[in-house]
Amino acid sequence: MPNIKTDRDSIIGSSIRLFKVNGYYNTTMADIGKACGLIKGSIYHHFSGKEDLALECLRYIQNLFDEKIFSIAYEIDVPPQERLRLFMERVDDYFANSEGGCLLGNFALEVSNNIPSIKKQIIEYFDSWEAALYEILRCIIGEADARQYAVQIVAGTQGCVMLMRLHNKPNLLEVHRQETLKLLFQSQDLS
Amino acid sequence: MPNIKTDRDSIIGSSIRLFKVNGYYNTTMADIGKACGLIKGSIYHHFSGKEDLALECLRYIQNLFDEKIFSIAYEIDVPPQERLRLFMERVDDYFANSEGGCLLGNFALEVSNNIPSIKKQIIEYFDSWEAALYEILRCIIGEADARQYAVQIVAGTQGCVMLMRLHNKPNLLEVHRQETLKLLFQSQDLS
DNA sequence: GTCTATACACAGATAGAC
DNA sequence: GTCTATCTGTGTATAGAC
Repeated sequence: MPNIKTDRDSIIGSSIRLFKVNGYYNTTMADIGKACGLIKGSIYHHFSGKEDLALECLRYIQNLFDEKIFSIAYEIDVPPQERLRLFMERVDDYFANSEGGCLLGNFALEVSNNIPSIKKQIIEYFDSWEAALYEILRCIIGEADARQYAVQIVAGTQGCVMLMRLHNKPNLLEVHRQETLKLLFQSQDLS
Repeated sequence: MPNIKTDRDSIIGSSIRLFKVNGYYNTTMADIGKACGLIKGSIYHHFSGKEDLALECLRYIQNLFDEKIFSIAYEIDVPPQERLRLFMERVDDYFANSEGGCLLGNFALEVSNNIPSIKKQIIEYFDSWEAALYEILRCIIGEADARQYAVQIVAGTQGCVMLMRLHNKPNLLEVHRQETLKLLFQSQDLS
């Protein structure tokens, strides 16, 4: 099913890396072209413009998370604790190997205020993330608290990714995951 | 001591707002000029360039936090629980009224990779924040865990600020604060 | 200290040959 | 589908009059 890398996909791949590391406005079409062996003008044959290209990058990552991570939350035959553990582990694995952190998080702060189409896409991504966590958490701590905890976990993850990038402490996410799991599992024992 | 607003300070004030809302690269010298009633060229009489201006903005905020918030951590005659409560309350108050979120956090993701002087300034800010929290936490949960918890609190705060800005949920930070305090105070009861 | 004017570089995007 | 060439707008920054 995963077909051979089309040129379109390789442009997206290069763009994701550059956007993550250097930001949206500080990445030029010439930079992207160079990174995938093209001249900047040629990119417009595949994408209608920079904004369109950025949107495709966001969609690419969103699909990746939907398929590989968020889907875990809905495997109802797996016990919720195991789902949560696996879910957070997969998230951490992704960001541990992601130079430049989280593209969606970066763009949320850099451009979501000025480009509505991008903001919409980013909101969708975080909503999917929170909805998936909610689906797991409601089985563990009940529907009343699940929504709030879901957002807090997402926030904690994004904050860790930010600080991991700034300092060079690659274990922040792991600490966050362990603390979160410990807290949630013991809270269940008490109920 | 706080003298009358010099022109320099009013430029910094306008710049902070624009940088927070629109980002570094997407804010032009002309934008800044317009916001404070100047033509773009005139700004160069006060600052040597855009990077210099941005650095002064960061320093301004860092001083604000040092004096108004981080200092709370070192008031050793106040019990640590009270210090922590006040500290986090002040942080939340600041971000609740801060359009565009946290300038330092925004710049951490947008430009810290490309402008070393800015990166250095941002690292200093987060280090001061973590050090202040550490100073409080070591009295509550001991030195062994205090360092890790300090970073996690900063991360959670930054993540909440990011999501508050994206969605329109202004209470995320308050939830984060309440949960953090609850967790830390009950953990002390058990020890 | 602020203005007008401008230099200079480079951004995003398009046209058309191959 | 990629290239060369170019258009057009705009960015940071500077020079010099007032």
